[in-house]
Amino acid sequence: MVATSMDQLVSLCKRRGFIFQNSDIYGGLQGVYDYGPLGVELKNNLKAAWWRAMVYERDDIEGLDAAILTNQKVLHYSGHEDTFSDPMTDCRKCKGRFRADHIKDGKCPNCGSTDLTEPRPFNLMFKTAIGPVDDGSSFGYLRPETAQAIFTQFKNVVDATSRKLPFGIAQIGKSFRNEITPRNFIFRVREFEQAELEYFVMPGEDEKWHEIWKNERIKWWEEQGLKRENINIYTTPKDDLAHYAKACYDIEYQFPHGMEELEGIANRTDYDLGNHTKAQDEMNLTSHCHPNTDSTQKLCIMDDNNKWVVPFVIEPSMGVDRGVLAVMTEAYTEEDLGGGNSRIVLKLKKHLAPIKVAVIPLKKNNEKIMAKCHEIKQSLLKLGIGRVALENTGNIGKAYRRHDEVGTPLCLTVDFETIENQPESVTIRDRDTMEQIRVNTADLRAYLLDYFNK
RNA sequence: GCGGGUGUAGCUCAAUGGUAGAGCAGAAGCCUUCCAAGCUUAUUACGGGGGUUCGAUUCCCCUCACCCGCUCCA
Repeated sequence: MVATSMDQLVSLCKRRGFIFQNSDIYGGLQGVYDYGPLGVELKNNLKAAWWRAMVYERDDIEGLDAAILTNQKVLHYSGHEDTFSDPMTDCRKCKGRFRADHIKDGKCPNCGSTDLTEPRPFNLMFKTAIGPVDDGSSFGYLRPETAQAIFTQFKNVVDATSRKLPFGIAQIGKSFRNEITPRNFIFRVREFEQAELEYFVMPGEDEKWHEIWKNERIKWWEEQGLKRENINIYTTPKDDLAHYAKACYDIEYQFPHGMEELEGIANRTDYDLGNHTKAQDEMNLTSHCHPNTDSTQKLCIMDDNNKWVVPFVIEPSMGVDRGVLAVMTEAYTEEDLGGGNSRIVLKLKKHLAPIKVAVIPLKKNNEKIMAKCHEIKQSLLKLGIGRVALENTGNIGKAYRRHDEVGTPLCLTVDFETIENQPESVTIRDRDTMEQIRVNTADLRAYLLDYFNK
């Protein structure tokens, strides 16, 4: 049984230290969450898996870590200042809310009433004063997506790396959107993390690469543990596309609250580089771009025929927090063990598990066993597999259940045989099967390295 | 932001216009204990602010957060 309610997950997340509400002791802050000791491990592991797949296991993608604070001009020329603030109008009769530009003839699209409020702007970008004087004359934005810095740094990256098309730039980082209604735990929040790839291709090859990346990304999500039957590919209708996109696939996942977007894979064409480049007239742009009088760089690259070209871009963009929610949803399992016993198991893929190994004493008031536990744990800390915990709850069954619940793949137990018999050995219990094997402590490090690197 | 609902220990849930109670979890301890055993001990709560009242966790107002709808697209 997969997690059916968001409440189960929220409860587990708080109880075991995955995710807390931000500013909790002061009543919280709407749409903002903090990752606790186990949550930070899980999220880091997910990001590392993405970076590995994008940057380390390919030879056509460079990394970038750009700033969050962004020059107003970037978001001006990107089109966000115009399109990321939607004037909204309320209908006093049916209580509906609509984008002001969707209202025709001053009538409510829902009930036809003319009793409407004045349009109010809802700017989705956070503005902040920069410099010592807050008089409104000097401000920047917190970036609403990580993508823009990839476009504005495009030429610098090309010059520094001598890249040819096709190639990509990958980035993981925080983005901020002043959402009207944050909702559904960490699904829609105001501060969130994105992992975005901008993959630059020759114009004309964009549709081919759009398909390739769609399939790559589905494969990757399956490697993170999501079952294909819980994933849906949604093709955005033309009239519903974001301002920058020519076509878009959404990878949707069956979250507790419904089938919703986990990652968007957009064909952004030459819209972004075209908007940010200088000398737009020379660029043969296919997109309808805003005239740019401020940019200082030509954002183009030399093709095989020594001609300058503005590449098209394919953008797989995932919500990291949504990814955490998805893998937890998928992993959450309640198992009936018979005899009125049940357990909660977080069946995370081992590379995502926050704690890799728990070292457990069969009996915690036995000095020899405890000393051996500490010794073994200490010897594993620098193995490079991740977190190794000493669990001395005192009851072996409880210790196993605790670690089932947070997804620890292996529990390593020191028992009386360990301290009395030679060669010295411990038991290793598998989270999913609950089966145990006995391993000599001399072979332990090799065994674990092999297990976690497989 | 609008409409509706909710807010009591870490979690689940009680009771009450007059000093808040349980189960589970967590902490310390006992026990040769491999899948939530038992016992002992200590600890922990009325989201925040203002009112009405002799007295408010309970009634009223404001605020904050969460849940459901409108909206949102990482």
